[in-house]
Amino acid sequence: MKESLRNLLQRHGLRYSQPREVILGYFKERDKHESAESLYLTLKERGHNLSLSTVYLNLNTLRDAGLIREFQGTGEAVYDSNISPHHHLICKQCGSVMDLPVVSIAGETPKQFLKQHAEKVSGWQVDEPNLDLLGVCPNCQARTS
Amino acid sequence: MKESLRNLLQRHGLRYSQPREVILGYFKERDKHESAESLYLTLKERGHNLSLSTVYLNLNTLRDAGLIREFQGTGEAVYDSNISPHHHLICKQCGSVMDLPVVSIAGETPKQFLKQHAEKVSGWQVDEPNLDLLGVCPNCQARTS
DNA sequence: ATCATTGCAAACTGTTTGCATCAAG
DNA sequence: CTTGATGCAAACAGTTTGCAATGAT
Repeated sequence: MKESLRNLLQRHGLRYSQPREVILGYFKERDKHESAESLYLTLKERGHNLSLSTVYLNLNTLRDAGLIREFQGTGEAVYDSNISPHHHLICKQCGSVMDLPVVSIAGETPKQFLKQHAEKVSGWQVDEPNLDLLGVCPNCQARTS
Repeated sequence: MKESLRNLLQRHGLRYSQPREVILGYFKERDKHESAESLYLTLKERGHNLSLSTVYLNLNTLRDAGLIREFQGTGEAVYDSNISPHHHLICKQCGSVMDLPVVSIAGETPKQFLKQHAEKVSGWQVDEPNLDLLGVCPNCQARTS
């Protein structure tokens, strides 16, 4: 049986609340990519009138708890229910997002390679590199030509 | 002899103006990394009272003309007088930026590898990946511990 | 004389915050 | 009962824009 959202929240040190249940429930339905604004609107359509600031607040909270992942879309932050490692393809024109499995070069992920190389060379302490890619999706390619 | 800034601007299809001369001249002194705000303040200290919006406007203009490069710093756009390919290390704590020569894995740059791989796999048209890295510079590492 | 650039203030976008009210533990 | 979450409006940062005045060609 599925773990209740209440429990899932609890396990991550978060209180239950109705907005939290709605938001987390939405992300858990399947893989989702939503900005604060788009999520706010989607939930409103479903009859959940959360305030926009509540949406922002909870996206941060869920992200901090590790329940969703944040990445930079075109101008706005986007939240992803898929928290396992993968890259994003982000369409410059329509903003749509596609997941891309992690790539390896010579048996190593570019992320690890870059991070290690940079740390060795520079003396900096380097974060996990972000390897999301901007581009144009097939739809927009067709529409443009 | 050095090409005049007036000429350099002209060659790139840009009109001459005093703000443009001051800004481009500043970047040409040596490698610089400046945000709009920091550039505005630096120039003010030197006695050049450009308006902030003029600085914004011209940074965009010079970037569009290919005379400087733009990348995303911590929250704000940063402009780089070094337009040849290289990576950036960006300090999360103090915002300082260090240049990093282009890295190769198995004889290929990760940029090219990633772009090609993504295009093959996805059918998207993919931009040149951005491989700038966030981290903590040695200074801030020392100060923090 | 024409057309781009400047400076200023106002607008805008995405996001955060202060605060009184309300709900969870 | 105590603490944290909500909703609203106001604040905020970075950037862009409208427009009248000015400057470059």
